[in-house]
This record gives sequence, structure tokens and C-alpha cells, in this order.
Amino acid sequence: MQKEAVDRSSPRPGGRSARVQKAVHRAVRELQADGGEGELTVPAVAARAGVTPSTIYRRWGTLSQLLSDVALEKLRPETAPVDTGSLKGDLTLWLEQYVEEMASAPGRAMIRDILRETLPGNASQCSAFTYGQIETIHARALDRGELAPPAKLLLERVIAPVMYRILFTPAPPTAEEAHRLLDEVLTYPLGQSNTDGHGQ
Amino acid sequence: MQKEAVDRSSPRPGGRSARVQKAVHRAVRELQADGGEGELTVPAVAARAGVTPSTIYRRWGTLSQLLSDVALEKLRPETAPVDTGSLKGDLTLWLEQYVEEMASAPGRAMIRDILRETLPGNASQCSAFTYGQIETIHARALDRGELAPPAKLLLERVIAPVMYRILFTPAPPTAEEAHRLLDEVLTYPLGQSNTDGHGQ
DNA sequence: TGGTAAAAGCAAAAAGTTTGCTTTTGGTGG
DNA sequence: CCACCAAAAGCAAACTTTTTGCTTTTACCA
Repeated sequence: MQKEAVDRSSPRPGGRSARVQKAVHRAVRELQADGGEGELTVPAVAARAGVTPSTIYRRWGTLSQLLSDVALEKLRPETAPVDTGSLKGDLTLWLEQYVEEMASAPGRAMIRDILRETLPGNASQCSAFTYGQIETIHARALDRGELAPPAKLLLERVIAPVMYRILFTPAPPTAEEAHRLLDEVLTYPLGQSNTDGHGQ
Repeated sequence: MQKEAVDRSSPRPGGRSARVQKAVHRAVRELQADGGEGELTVPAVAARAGVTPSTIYRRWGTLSQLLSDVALEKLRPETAPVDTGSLKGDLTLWLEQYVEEMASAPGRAMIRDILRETLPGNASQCSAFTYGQIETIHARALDRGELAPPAKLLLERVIAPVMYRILFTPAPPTAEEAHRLLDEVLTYPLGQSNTDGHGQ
């Protein structure tokens, strides 16, 4: 009785599948935005999307998987990080936005939704988004001729502690704490002895 | 229609409540140990525990909450970390066991179970367990007259990255990587500028 | 030792999920 | 361009899980 949904990434783009997917995702976001109390169920989403519940069950398998997919969409970066003219400026601004988004109640909910799934697919996508944004900043810094710690080190020394705080402690991290982590890694960027593990 | 279970920590220890709680927890562990495929449902747990489903729903609210509680029990340290005679030895041995336990498939499942809950209670308990173990090692080192980085720094520089890898990447961290993180923090223990956030 | 409130049992109703089959639909080869 | 085909959606009935009102049990307390 293992839940196992199908591919899910719209095998026929432009067709009915794509329309249904959009409608369902939108329905989820709308229901989440509404008071959101409790009634986020598959039948409710189906009704709002003008679709039959069995469609959702067959395509996503479970509500968790659907919520995970929606959260991943919300987390997908829409634009490259702002270019402030310096590595530190770019990272500081980007990190502030990152922490604000992730540490908020909706942000925490998104992360939990993403992690709920058994397969690490969406979670690693999520990490890849973050990695990509940092990598962009990194490449830009190198272009300027700046010395810049690799994205991987920033993930390890800044993002990981921030995420740990968000997931495992009652009080989410503050912008100040994030700044401290960033300053430390920029001041003492040791630990470059990196064998792989994050293949972008 | 918000799910909201009652206290859950056996208000009448020694009585029937405690017996039911034990039976239910045991039933969950047994079902998880068995092939575990799919049939981990509230009715299944109830049947195995010789209890009626409504008891479980009323006490735990949801299967997630129950699984979270069971996972927290499994994660509770039973003994203090082994004393190897040195800070580095203590930390290395303890960390090896930690990573082995957490990065395994059952370990990952436990962490996901703990994080599934909306309230951060169990997750922060879990972190507190880890903090406590490291704190024990730390205190022991100070007794020996060793210089030792605070537990909080180890959480930030070693545990958080390990957890991040476990949660967000397909390939869990290896013992080698954990060693690298530990070596780095022991070699360059900067970042002591700690305002609080983890009050043990 | 009875009184009492909290927790468990029970069973029926409600809600959610699965499934077999039919219908729609977007792509494809004739 | 049209008929065909397979994939996905709709539908509805069967099935499972969850909720709920009420009764019974039971540990604690006076």
C-alpha cells in the first residue's frame, strides 16, 4: 500500500495536464492564504481548483507531496541576487532576505512541507536553489577580482546554522545572528578542503 | 478543525494512561521494525496495542504527532558520552555515533518524523538532547583543564552542517566529513561572540 | 471506602482515499 | 486533415480512516 505518484512534471506541457496542475497549485496557495485554518484537504483543494479529487490523488499521491511541490515552486528564485557592487554587500542583502523569508511563519511552514516527503528530491532542489543564488554572487565577485569563499562553504557555515535554528529551536534566528555568521566566514574563510557532496 | 491533542505526557503515571502510552509506543516501534511497508496507520497501531483507535486520536491527535513522540523517545540519550580521556577523543567518538545514527535510513526517518509537527516542541527537545551530550563532554574537558569550545559553537559548526546534509541533500554526510568539521572547529574555534538562543 | 473527573471503549456518522471503468483530449501516423 | 492511441481526467461506488456523542472504567483523593 505504498503511495507512489506519477511523474508530476506535466508530461504534456500546454495541454490539459498543465492547466490542471496550475489550477491545483493555485488552489493550494489560495487556501493557504485564506485564514488557512485546518481545511486544507485534498477534497477542498480539488473543489477550489474545479477538479475531481481522484485526479489529485493519482497525480500527486498524497496531500504532503502536493504541498511539497507547491512549496518548492514558491521557493524557486525568480531573479538573480541584487548586485550591490561588492561581495559582502551582495551576500548581506541576499542573506537578509533569505532569513526573513525562511524564518517567518509561512517560510517555516514551506520548509516543513518540503521536508515532509520521503524522497529527498524537493529538499535537494531547494538546497540547489540556494546554492545557485550564492554561486551567482560568488562568480560575480570573482569577475570583479574579489577573493570569495566558495558557495559550498557559505552553505556550510551560514545557511546550515540558520536552517538548524529555524528547524530545531523555538526562536528563529535573527538578522543579527545571520550577519555574525556571514562576517565570520568572510573574515576567516577556512575549511576549503572540500571533497564534493553538493554537485549544484 | 485544527488538530489539537491533549497533554500526552501521562498525567497519571503508573495508571492506565501510562500503560496505554507504553503499549502504543511499543506498537509503533514494532510496526516500524516489521517490513514497515505502508501499513503504519492509526487503526493498525491501535489493533497492535490492543487499544481503540479513538484513544489514539484523542491523545495524540494525529499519526504524525504520535510518530514524532516515538522518534523523540528513540533519540533520548540513555547514557552519557563515553569518556576517552580527552576532549578530542570524546567528541570524535560521540560524533561518529551521532552521524551513523542520524544519517542512516531509520535515523533520517526519525528526524523527519520529529520535524513533521507544527509545534517545535519535539524538535527543540531533540536539539536539547544533543546540546546536553556535548555540554557533558565540554564540562568534562574543563575539569581536565583542557581548553574547549562551547557546546553552542559545536552545534553551529558541526551539528548544523551535518543535519543540513542529512535533510537537504541526497547523499548523507560521511564520517570523514564530520571529522573535517570537528577538526576545523577544534583548530580554529572562533565565533565565540555568542549572544544566546539555545538556552539548554 | 465511596465520590469524581480524566481517560478509555464503543459504535455510528462523517470525511477522506482508493479503484475500476468511462470519457475527454492532445499528440501522432496514415 | 482525420482517425487512432495512449495518457490523463471524470465519475461513482467501495473502502478506510477520522471524528464524535455517549457509556464505562479507573486511578486518585477526601
